[in-house]
Amino acid sequence: MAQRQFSEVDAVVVASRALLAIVARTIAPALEQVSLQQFRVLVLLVGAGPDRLGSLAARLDAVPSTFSRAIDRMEHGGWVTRRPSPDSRREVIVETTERGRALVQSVTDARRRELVRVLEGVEPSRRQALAAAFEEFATAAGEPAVEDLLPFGG
Amino acid sequence: MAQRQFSEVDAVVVASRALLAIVARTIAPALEQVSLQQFRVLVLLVGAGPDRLGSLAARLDAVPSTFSRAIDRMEHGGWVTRRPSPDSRREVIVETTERGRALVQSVTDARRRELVRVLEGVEPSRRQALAAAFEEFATAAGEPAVEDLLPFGG
DNA sequence: GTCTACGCTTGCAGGACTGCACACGTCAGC
DNA sequence: GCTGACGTGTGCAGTCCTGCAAGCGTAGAC
Repeated sequence: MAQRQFSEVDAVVVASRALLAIVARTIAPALEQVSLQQFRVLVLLVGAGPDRLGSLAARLDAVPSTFSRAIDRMEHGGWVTRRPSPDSRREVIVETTERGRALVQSVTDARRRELVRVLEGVEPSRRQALAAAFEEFATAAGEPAVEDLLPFGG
Repeated sequence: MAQRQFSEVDAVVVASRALLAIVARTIAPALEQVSLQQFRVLVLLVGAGPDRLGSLAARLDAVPSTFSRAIDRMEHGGWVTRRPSPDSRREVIVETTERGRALVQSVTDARRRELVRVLEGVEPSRRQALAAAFEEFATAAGEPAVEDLLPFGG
């Protein structure tokens, strides 16, 4: 069977579980402040900069009317702001506040700290080989679309 | 800085993004049938077998009253069933239906297929080394608690 | 046998998200 | 300038989730 040729997949599955746990643990504190959907919006905005409301909605696979109200809530919470577009008076640009940026950054930082902690548990002489292997894997997997990462908030 | 000692962490960060994308893509179809919270329940039940309603609620960090109604919805959807406990007549055991099990399995299978596909893109002579590196990482990260994996449905 | 604690369910209340239909102002083609 | 399409916001309706309070039957201690 094809499966038999790739017994290596087991190791990847186990490692992916470990990584997923780290991702989950590090995002948990942020989810006490915003919902997962709201965090997704922040990830998108921090990663790609301000964007039109409708365009954001499309990238998040949401209906504009739904999304407009989601932005209402986020604006009210101080995570994002609306401002008129310089291009067209009917467009609205959404951008993160400093607070929103800080929240995403805190998750990124925590994730990085956790990974450093794990690498500290790896024999120093092996770290280089380990990094090389992860790089190869990432290359083979290809660059993930930002949208692919969104369900879980990147 | 401590960061400097672990430039290897960058490779892991990139790889973790790739893995996260795979996890997200493969869970997406299931989320068209059940909510993320409901999927979490199924993951727990499939992974650890039937359990008391209150015990499940505690593991999912939910209030029993809330959870009882969540089970109502899942039972109505045919994903789980309730049955009386043999130990105590006031306890209720929740277990997955075949349908629930199949849903979780379909996600697991899809994830595995995706990983196989990625490994096919890795040079065959390097697969062994890659698996070894992933194993070392997983060992250093430690066995994740099932609960850690739940936010994203394991 | 009584009395308390436990396990689950239901009533109540509210927030977040979903989509559909519709209204309003704006832009662009004619 | 008129007209139709576009971008956004609002009304309405519904699901899922949240917690707190109260009720009911059961189990276990006394």
